[in-house]
Amino acid sequence: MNETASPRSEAKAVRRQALLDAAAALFAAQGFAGVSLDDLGAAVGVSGPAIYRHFSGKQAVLGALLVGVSEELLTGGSRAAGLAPGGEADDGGTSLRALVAFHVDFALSKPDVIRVQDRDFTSLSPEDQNAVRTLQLAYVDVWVEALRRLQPEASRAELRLRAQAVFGLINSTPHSVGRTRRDGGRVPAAPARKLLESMALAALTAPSATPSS
Amino acid sequence: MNETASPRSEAKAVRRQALLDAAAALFAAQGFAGVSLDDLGAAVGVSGPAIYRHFSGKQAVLGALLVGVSEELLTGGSRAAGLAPGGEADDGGTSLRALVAFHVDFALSKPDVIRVQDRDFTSLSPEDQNAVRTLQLAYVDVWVEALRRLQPEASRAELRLRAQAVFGLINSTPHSVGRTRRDGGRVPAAPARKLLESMALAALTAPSATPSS
DNA sequence: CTGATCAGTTAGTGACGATTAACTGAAAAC
DNA sequence: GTTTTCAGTTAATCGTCACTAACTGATCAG
Repeated sequence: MNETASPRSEAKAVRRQALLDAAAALFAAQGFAGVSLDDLGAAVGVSGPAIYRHFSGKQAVLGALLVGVSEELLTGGSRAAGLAPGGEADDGGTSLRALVAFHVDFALSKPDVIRVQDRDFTSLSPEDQNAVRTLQLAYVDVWVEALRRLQPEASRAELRLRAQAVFGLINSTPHSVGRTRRDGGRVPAAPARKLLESMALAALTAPSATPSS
Repeated sequence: MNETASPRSEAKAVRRQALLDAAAALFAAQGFAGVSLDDLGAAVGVSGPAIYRHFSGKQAVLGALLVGVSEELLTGGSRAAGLAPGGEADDGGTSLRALVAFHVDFALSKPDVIRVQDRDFTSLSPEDQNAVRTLQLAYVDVWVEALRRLQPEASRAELRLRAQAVFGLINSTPHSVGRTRRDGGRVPAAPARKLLESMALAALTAPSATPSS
């Protein structure tokens, strides 16, 4: 189908991606420190130091993983926020709904990476920490700009807090939604999506001061 | 002041508590695996294996810490939910407001422990995992019962998801609220409390199906 | 007083795990 | 066809811990 016309040494790209996928699953399950390079290698059928053919070290695997997600979130979020059909002049509500839908979808489809991102951030190299932090701040800013069109009077700090809190709400999903089929007592993914979107929008537009006592 | 009349070997209780406090701070900052027993000992002024006088091992420190919080949350939450002045027959709204206030307060005053609880849960011994899980389920149930009085038609699974999502919202606080004085660009703790309560209540009472659109 | 108890201390010990070294075999280059 | 190149392999190396052993000094009981 979409062969990128690269030589057969694109098997390397496949291997690399397999390693990143396995890393996401293993790190999510056992934490960065709880996974050995032998474990990671075994998960993709090679064993041990073969990983050094693809990454400069264990930390670099984590770095590639998390910088990757952060970029995905930023570009996806920017696209979603810009999707307002009426151009830049809408009231922000459309952008916000698109952002919420995008983020819920992301969290439901890639729970592992979400988990690793706010669990093992501190295991990144300082450089990667900066890169991820910068991307995350930019992503938050996309949300803040959408929120500002709805609540121009609110401080940026408040809107940032709102965005972060809603990320927490949505990202809590991995803990609560049944990961595979045959779940017990958990809400299946499809209805969960709608419920989470409704909760997120309610939280984003909740009054700043509690109205009635 | 309140000397419990125990012999001077209550210095041991003090040391033990100091170890738990230090463990909360260190584990929150660097993760369970990222903290050595030497680190932990040094943080309270003793060094290394002295910890074995107080705990049977590193894992036991984590266990005591997390089982402790889980109990605190359950008893505190039960008390808050029962505080409805009109007895058991109120509409649930009062209980819910009390629960939200309690949880927000807890998350703002002990962010470290919150962080450790959903980050290093898997480093617990299987027995402690069970203990913590059981306590957490009971705590969720307190919320679910309060919610049921407001939304009797909703399934328990949905209410559980709502409760979990709101925990995520509130617990995201540690990442966003300035930990100490002299914060930069972050919302100070007092206004943050009110805002988080408002957002949490809005999310808890958001409609199940997105209304307009 | 005197002996037990017990919080601490300083040296091991034993695993485990990241990284490196030295090699191998097959595909790609020429 | 020969020679690089390079993904992989197995066998060290080297640090870092959790945990144990052996010992010490103070407090507490009698």
